[in-house]
Amino acid sequence: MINDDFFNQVYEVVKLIPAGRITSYGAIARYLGTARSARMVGWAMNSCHSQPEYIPAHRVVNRNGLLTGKHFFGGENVMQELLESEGLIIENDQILNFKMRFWDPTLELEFN
DNA sequence: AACTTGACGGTCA
DNA sequence: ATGACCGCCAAGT
Repeated sequence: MINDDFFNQVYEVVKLIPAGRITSYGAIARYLGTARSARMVGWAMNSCHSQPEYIPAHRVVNRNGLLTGKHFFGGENVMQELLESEGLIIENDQILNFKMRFWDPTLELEFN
């Protein structure tokens, strides 16, 4: 496990998200500890562009399955196209079958 | 130093 | 089901 910064931990989890799956900011926050709120995860993602590694931030959406951060991808539908290219279906900025495609780190990683 | 904002989430009306 | 409010913690102004 990489235990440098909270930001780095967030990035690690995000990078572990399999293609075609998505998770929520709150799920990541909970996995790292409820002490840090979901807002911090969002704030961490805000700095993901400064990371040397590629962070699949498009696989992280809010708990509603809404592509809230699409505006941060340079385009209006870039995030959607990225997700759709991975097999997901987005309609009206919302991921269909979100619950089914949801990838919870606390469940998938659990004790890894 | 104080106030506002934000890629959120849960609860209450 | 929709909308408003509050809690969360950090950064920018």
